[in-house]
Amino acid sequence: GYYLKPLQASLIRAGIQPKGWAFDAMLAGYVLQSGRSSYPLPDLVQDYLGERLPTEDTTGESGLAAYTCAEAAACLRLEQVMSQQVAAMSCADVLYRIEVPLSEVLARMELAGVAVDVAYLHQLSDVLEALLRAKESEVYTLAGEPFNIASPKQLGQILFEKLKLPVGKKTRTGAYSTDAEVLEQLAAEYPICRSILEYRELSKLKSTYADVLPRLVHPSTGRIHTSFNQTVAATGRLSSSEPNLQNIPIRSEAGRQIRRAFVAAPGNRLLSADYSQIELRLLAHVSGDERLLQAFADDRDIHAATAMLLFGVPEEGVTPELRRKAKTVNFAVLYGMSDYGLSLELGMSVGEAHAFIENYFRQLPGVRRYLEETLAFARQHGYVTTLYGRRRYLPEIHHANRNVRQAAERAAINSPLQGTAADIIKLAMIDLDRRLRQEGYRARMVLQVHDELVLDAPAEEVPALAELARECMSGVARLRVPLKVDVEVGDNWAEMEKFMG
DNA sequence: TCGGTCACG
DNA sequence: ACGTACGTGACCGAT
Ligand SMILES: [Mg+2]
Repeated sequence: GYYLKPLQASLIRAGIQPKGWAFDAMLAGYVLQSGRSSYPLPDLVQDYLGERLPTEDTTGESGLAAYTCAEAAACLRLEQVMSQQVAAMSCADVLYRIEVPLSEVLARMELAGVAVDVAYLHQLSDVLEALLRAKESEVYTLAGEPFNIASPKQLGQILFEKLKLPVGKKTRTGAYSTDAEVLEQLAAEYPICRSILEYRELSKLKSTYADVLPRLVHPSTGRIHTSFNQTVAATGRLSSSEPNLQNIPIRSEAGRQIRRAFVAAPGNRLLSADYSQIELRLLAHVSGDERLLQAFADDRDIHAATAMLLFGVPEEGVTPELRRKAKTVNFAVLYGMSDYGLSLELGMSVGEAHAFIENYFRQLPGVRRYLEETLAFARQHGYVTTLYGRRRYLPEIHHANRNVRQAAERAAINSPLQGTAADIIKLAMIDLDRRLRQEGYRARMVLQVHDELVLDAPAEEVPALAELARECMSGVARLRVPLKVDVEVGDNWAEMEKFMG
């Protein structure tokens, strides 16, 4: 078929459980070319069969029937051609063991939805409204006139022309940048910038979450049903939309108040199971770097261990500041960051940042070797792969423009790690979903946030479920490092306690 | 529809 | 001399 997930949702609602699914042309299109922006059936028919799907004429019953039959016939022929190509690029496992079975799991998760406390969000919205009005007056007073704070254009004129604040950076189009980084720089000297930052934080929370989520509660289920998009992210990750439930705030205290609105069903609890440092563990696995492998074998705090290596200090010499620097360097490696990028991030000279990176590679030579081999592979073949063979094409790896080319190089380094992590959690979801059904749990998987699964579970199932989730998530891949999974339980998604086991 | 901004992993 | 870390989605203002 093509885009089976809605059909799977209908069948689940009707209580019909097919044994399995053979083929989905949309998912095959994604596995063959994950960089496309979309996979309309007429495009697939044109590109893989060299044929034209008849133009959609669904006027009247006969038109609809004719077009639907043409679609069905096209899917059957697409399966022949596309499955050959998928096999030829060694992606059969990715399509048939990951994407096709995952589709039905996602359908179940979307149908299950997640409960939110609507009354609480309405209260929160009112509080945010009051705080915003106060913050707004503060800004107007400091500016000497009212204006639209939400307009970066007006804000730039007020700050950099009327008040003559020093211009930090310009945007790509040459306008004054007023982003958080610029305002943070100025905030110590100019209180209006602090006020604007606070206004922005509250405004974001209100307009994107507090005011929107209540409207998306489905009238018949009383829950929010996101869409998990399976063919959007070029790396193999899922995305979530309408609403996006993969970017619910957590980092700031005010943000966590939004997250508190996500609750368990009555009598239930929320269980969250997330992979600990999965991308760095994968880096250890694929690079084979001895010290990185050992650090994870010993279940060390990886950022602290990196700090000890980088700065040559004993464990008790790792200050929070050194750990923070080491953490930034670890991220820098995962993202293929340059010494220039690292210098900006750590507020040091390019030379110092360069020395940091050199020292990192001297201590972890396997990592340097892996990164260089990955880049060489990308240049030779024009693509990179995950541990399971998922491919991402990077044609811009040979681009004449250096910025464009270097962006492709960073993607070449990051995609195998981000993509393998995506493969692993997808496999875990398929396994966990099967176990939940086979073993008669009433718990439902409700959310996936890249390295985290959230389940809504009867309180009495929690102890067994915690073990099951751990087992499925850590056992799905046998690597040279353990895949550590942290489990937390709570009545809402913000206030969770570690589950021991 | 685009640019700027900001929420998440 | 140059240089915006990887991957997403949503909101607002301006056009
Ligand atoms: Mg984690």
